[in-house]
Amino acid sequence: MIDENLLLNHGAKRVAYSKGDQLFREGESAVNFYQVASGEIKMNNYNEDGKEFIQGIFSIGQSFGEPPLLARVKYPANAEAISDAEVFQLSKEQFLDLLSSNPKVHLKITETLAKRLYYKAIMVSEISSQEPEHRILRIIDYLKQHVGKVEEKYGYRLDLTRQQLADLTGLRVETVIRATKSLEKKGELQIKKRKVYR
Amino acid sequence: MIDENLLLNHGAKRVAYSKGDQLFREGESAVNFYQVASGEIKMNNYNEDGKEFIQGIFSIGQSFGEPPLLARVKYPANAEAISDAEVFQLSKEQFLDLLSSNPKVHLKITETLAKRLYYKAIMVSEISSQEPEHRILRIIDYLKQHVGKVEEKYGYRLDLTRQQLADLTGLRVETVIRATKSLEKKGELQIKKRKVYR
DNA sequence: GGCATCATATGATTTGAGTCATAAAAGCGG
DNA sequence: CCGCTTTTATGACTCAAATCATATGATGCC
Repeated sequence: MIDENLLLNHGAKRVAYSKGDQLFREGESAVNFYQVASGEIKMNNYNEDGKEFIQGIFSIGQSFGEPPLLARVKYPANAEAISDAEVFQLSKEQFLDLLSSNPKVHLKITETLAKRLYYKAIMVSEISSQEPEHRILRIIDYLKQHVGKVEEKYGYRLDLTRQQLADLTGLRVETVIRATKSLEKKGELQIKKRKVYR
Repeated sequence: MIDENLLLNHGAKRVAYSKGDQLFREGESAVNFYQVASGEIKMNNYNEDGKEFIQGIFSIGQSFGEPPLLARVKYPANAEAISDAEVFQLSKEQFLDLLSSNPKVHLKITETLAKRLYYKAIMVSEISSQEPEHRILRIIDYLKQHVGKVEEKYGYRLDLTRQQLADLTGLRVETVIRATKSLEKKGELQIKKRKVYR
């Protein structure tokens, strides 16, 4: 998370989106740096037959969309607001300027990328080999670091539909429903009022 | 790729490994930065029942193992020499010092991480979508950027066994054999003398 | 409150990658 | 050149997740 004032001093704009709005699309050139000011943004892909895969969900303070900016490639996924949301937006030039003028920020960004890479590495090996239950537990652990909220009674709470969980793991809804039920029975997961706890 | 002399000036050691040697193991703390001087290094995981998953293969000029250094987490995978190999090795302190004293190198590292993240994002969505043929073509495209060699006649050449391809995609050997045969029939791949061309 | 929409649930069936077994071919060392 | 190991190849069978169908349960809203 980069300090709000620092961003604004470097010319950041605060932009508002409504639920469902797209910020950018897969295949487009990267022109902006984004940091979430409020709400939640997801990045996703759709495969040939329309099935969605959610790359990640970003909430307040988290930045996204830097890799294509730095790697000089097209966006590998779409970005869409999953609630009404506001983001700080910097142009590529402003962003690169910020990096070079502020080594601390640069290091922070590098660390963020490193952390994301670390989790993707874990994800990719889990997804490639494991059974549905492992995949689900893994993605939940991953999300806990990011979008989870702590709740007194049940621990971490995730507001995710089974469909979203399916899209995050590459499984089908029915499979996720059956797997989460099984995990609940085993006591590895708790479900209350459509919320998932762990 | 960071300039060899720059690395040596910052105290890098040149270390030799024999085929099969392990450089570090999953779960260990990250203490070094590595850049391949010669040969090839792979990073891999083994799941509960011993099945291997190859995270990546790194050859001359490529660095690896930075994410845990920067994200302050344990290694998510093992590193093993798949041929006799030499690496430049910097301690964590030397590496961080190099980053802060040399913004250009820092930016280069950031770009490398961004690039790897970009490919992992693509990989993870492809892998989750299941079809073996897609997974194979994707990993081949990915490797072309890295370990592929251009050959006059047939384009890019990859020296990979079907088993390695299986470990890179999370599939089984038999599945890879059948899928590559099918791809060859469709003309999307060429196989000559156990080498894969695209 | 009643209707429409979205989410969860569950059974029946299909399908394709995994598994197992076995064989042939290619590469390799002495 | 000859065994030995590794890699590729193939057929038969299994099984679990995808698919299909359909129902029930929440939630929101006019």
